[in-house]
Amino acid sequence: MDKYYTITELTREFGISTRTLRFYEDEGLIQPERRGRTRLFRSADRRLIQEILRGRRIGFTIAEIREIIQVYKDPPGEAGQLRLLMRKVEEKREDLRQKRRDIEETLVELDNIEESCLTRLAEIGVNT
Amino acid sequence: MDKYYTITELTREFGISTRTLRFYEDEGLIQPERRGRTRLFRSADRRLIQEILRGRRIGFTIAEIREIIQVYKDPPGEAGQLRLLMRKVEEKREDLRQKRRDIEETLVELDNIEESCLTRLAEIGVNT
DNA sequence: GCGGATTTTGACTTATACGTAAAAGTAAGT
DNA sequence: ACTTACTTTTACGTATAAGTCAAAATCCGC
Repeated sequence: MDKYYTITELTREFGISTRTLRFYEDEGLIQPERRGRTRLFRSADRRLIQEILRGRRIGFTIAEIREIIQVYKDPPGEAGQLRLLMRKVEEKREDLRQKRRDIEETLVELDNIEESCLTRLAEIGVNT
Repeated sequence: MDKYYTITELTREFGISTRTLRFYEDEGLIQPERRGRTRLFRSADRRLIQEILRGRRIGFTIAEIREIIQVYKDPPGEAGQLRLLMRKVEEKREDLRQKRRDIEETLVELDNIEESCLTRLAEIGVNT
């Protein structure tokens, strides 16, 4: 089978614009096939787009996302490069752990806000 | 006591620029006191800056951060407004939970990358 | 009250991640 | 072949969140 997707199918599925997908191609993040000029997306492209969007959601820049994709496609073979990559990975992880802490704290804050809303609503409700 | 901080003390502590703090003031996020023209930051301002930076790290826009600060300073009293706020809060929470999932997944991915680096390094190490 | 460091203000610039518009090409149905 | 709905390329535009630079004001230590 190996169905392919049109660009709008994917934009609808992921809630993004065609401009965004073309932009990602310009930036070298995806390389859909072509029939004539028209782009044909395979499921591999689709999965890659999912990863790109996940990266975007957690605040990775295009350059960072491209770097990660690069590593998967063509992992470094030389020891120095490998150690450099590991340092970068460790940095990113520390980053993400911080972000996770930030999120936890903010979720607690939002819980508090919601609760005081409920309390306030109850107070008002009593008098109406 | 109620010590105050100069702008550069805070920029050094948080690793941001003076321009950033002035920008946040222009945007109405902080309102440091003044002696003459010089800004005097109290510990309340300092805590607020910490919250702003936390919001920034998890991808909140200035407008969103301002909104949250607003809610703390002047919570809505009317039922409709309260319900609107609760809807927004619920939305943000869903957002943050998604982000947390994204982070978990990415952390696993980074773990995998690190491991394959180690494996590769070990392979190389054997032959050197 | 002087000098050097710091701070302020204002205007202009920058990077990122797309948006938008225009003009032309393509595919599928009738 | 014609319409209708997509799609492509090119080029310029935009919002956000600051950075940069310069000139003037202000502060602190002596």
